[in-house]
Amino acid sequence: MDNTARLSETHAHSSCAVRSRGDDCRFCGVRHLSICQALESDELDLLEKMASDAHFDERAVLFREEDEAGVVFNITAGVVRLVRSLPDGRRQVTGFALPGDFLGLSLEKTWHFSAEAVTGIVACRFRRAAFEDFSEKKPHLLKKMHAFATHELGLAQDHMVLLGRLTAEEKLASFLVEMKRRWSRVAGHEAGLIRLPMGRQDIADYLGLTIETVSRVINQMQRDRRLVIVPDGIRFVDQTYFDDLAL
Amino acid sequence: MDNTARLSETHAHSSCAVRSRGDDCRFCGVRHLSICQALESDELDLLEKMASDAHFDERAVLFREEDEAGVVFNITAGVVRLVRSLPDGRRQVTGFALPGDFLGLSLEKTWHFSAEAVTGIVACRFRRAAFEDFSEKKPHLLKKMHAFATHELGLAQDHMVLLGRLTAEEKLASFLVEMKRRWSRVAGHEAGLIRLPMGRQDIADYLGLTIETVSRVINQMQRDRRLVIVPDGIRFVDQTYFDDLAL
DNA sequence: AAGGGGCATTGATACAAATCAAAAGAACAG
DNA sequence: CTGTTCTTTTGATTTGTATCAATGCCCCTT
Repeated sequence: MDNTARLSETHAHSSCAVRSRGDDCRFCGVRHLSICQALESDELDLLEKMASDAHFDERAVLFREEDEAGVVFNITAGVVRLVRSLPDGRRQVTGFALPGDFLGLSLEKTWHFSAEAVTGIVACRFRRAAFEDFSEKKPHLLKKMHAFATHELGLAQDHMVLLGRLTAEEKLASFLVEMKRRWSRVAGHEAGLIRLPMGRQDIADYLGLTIETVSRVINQMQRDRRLVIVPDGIRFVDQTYFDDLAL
Repeated sequence: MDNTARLSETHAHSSCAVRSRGDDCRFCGVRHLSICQALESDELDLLEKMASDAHFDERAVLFREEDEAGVVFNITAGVVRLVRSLPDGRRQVTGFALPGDFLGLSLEKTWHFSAEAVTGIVACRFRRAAFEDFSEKKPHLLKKMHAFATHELGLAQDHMVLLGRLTAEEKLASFLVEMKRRWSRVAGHEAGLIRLPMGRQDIADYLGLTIETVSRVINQMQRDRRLVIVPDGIRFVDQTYFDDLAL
């Protein structure tokens, strides 16, 4: 049984103020993926003293658009969807946060998007003000955060091209290639399997499509022997087809 | 005659290595809009010594996607379009840079988008390495750059919602409201006039539409007495209509 | 095993925006 | 002023994707 599935069975303890971290930053599975890679061993010790574990159940809301950002998160397990909503209910999923991803890079006082657990989540949680103070004393951490924010800006631009200029088929291919690339960096992933823990509606809202179109395109790809649909995801059969279509 | 029109008559001197700045940072018209707002008077003097003026003609290319980012720019006059292109010629305009906007916030070694002059441009130019060194010695400048990058990330997310979930009419309304808001911060703008120095194709590529749809929607808005088309831009007649439609 | 609720899939039809095509306007050079 | 070119506008038609409407399929609970 994989890690995320196991975690989704746990219960949320997000209101628990007591530190109860079983792990040590130095052995953290996502350290090499996260902003913590900027820190030396002694700095990690300091950071660890500021951290608390946060667990969220599937469908739990980590925070809402316009909420005050009292804390920031480093996701260690599970998948989070980042959502901007319109008053009439239309949604745009602006991204999926995977293990190693940081929520709160901007250090701004309010969130500008919502974050909802797609699977059970484990995250390293910090009080925003404390994290901000820490980052001001460690310029290389601030620089790393800036590099991460900047990298996200590049991804956001990629996504604009996808939303504005790609066909439904190209959008799906790009999404699947992106997910394959991102999972390949996560420890414990099964090579070849592209996990899709999010539902079809989330994928549709990420790609600016409807759920029906997502379903039709994926199933057509399966009929065309480009991929096979498996429990919890898909597998590429014709990698070249996807590489040629993707952004 | 407005400033930008005058500037578009000048010739590019971007290869000129000699500093020839007629102005003083302390009297810079875009200082309060730009990252320079983070700096004290003595720091501005230092920065000014690093700066050179860059002029670009209409249609000039400031830099291309994948080019090495040897320099960074602070736009002081004119409008620049930021473009990502697909191999088959499809384009997505990811943004328009107006006076006060900074190109190169990321401090990365290569550009990830092209920048093309929509009008004649005047910019403050810095060698990237020198600017980066300076920012490392002035943590409040780095923090300000991070705040600007973070703000752009928010705008990018807004744009994703626009591209993924708005109708053509809503896209145009959002674009026009955005332009009105942004021009209102630029010194010397005429209140009420929404300048649109970019062509219809640029607007289409910014909104994920075709030039025909942009033309049709704007002209329909004029027929419906929502706006009037004037030389070099438009004017709102029914502000409420736009506020209700815009993101 | 049976019932129920949430997703996902599939089919039929509608429609918003793209595409194709041409005319009308601006901008510019000689 | 006059021809040339480029951009914008307008019209006719097509089309990709959305919408509307069932149906199927898990997974969960009892």
